[in-house]
Amino acid sequence: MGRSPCCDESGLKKGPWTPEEDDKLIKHIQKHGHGSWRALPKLAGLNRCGKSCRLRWTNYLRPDIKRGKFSQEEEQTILNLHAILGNKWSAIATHLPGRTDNEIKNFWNTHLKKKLIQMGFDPMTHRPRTEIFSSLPHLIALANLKEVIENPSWEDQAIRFQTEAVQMARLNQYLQGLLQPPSSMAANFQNNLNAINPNMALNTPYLELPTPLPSLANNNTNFQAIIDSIPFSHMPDLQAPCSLQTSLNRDMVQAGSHFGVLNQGENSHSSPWLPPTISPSPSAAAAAPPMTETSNTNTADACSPSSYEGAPLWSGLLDYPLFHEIA
DNA sequence: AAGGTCTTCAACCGCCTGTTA
DNA sequence: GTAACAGGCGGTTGAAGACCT
Repeated sequence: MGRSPCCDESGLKKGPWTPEEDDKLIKHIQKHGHGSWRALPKLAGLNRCGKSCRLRWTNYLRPDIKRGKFSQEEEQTILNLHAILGNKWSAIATHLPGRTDNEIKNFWNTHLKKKLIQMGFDPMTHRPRTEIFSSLPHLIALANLKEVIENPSWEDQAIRFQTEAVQMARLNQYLQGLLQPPSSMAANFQNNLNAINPNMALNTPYLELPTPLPSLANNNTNFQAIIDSIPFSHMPDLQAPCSLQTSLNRDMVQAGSHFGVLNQGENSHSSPWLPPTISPSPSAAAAAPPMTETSNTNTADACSPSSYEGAPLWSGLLDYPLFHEIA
């Protein structure tokens, strides 16, 4: 129990590995295997602790390690698995051949987490961070208050402040609308999914909007610019039934029609909206394990509205072959 | 060109779990 | 049941390079 004493030993080298050390470690493992990591450094002639050797080997020197940029497919896989598994990097790594848990963890922390935050999603829950939007007017108000205090012509500032507060309140509502379309649209989406594949049944985590949102069509809202500014919205591989792009596109269409920006004058609920890329990708379908009665039952259970309540907005896992395995 | 800031990622730290005696 | 050990994991750090002013 407790910590392994191997790293407490003094006199052992720490820090970056030299090519000579790498060479010694590789040659030793190729010849003898790693055996006991604790005993390895002595046998290999390295002045390192066993833990350091194991880490160097598993994270860097192992011959089957895939290096270089993560593909969009890998990125999506990480997102899907993280939504289910959380920070279980080693578990996620087992589904990405050639990638180490450390690499995935770094990629998450430096890229994916930021992307999610930028999009207004909580990187831990994968759900919208609505508290940001609700606090926006407050933050703006504070910033304006500072300006008012510092500026002698405070009457002008007060007028400007009032105008901007109204604008921010509208923006706040608008953003809420993007993330929380009326449940009737989600229901339509659900029905479309059911028609294609009942096993894909899910219950999206959207909340019911209390009242219809006011139109911003007269405020020169550049809707396409907003879409373009959202990370991932351009990604071609995010084309799963419940993928983020689908969710975002649906939100955009819904919010657009809701605000009179798109489908102006139409009853947005009159024709069911169908995402353009609703079918599972052929590769995912081909890779999916055959549905046995047991797995089918399990999958259906896992996707039933009651058990899927509160699922991450991504929900892209439904098209991911391994989802069946996990579920 | 120089200094400051930001980003990336290899490596470390400390805790946890499984195994063995 | 307990202690010691070994391996594994996730969080964090810090050096180095990239980028910005």
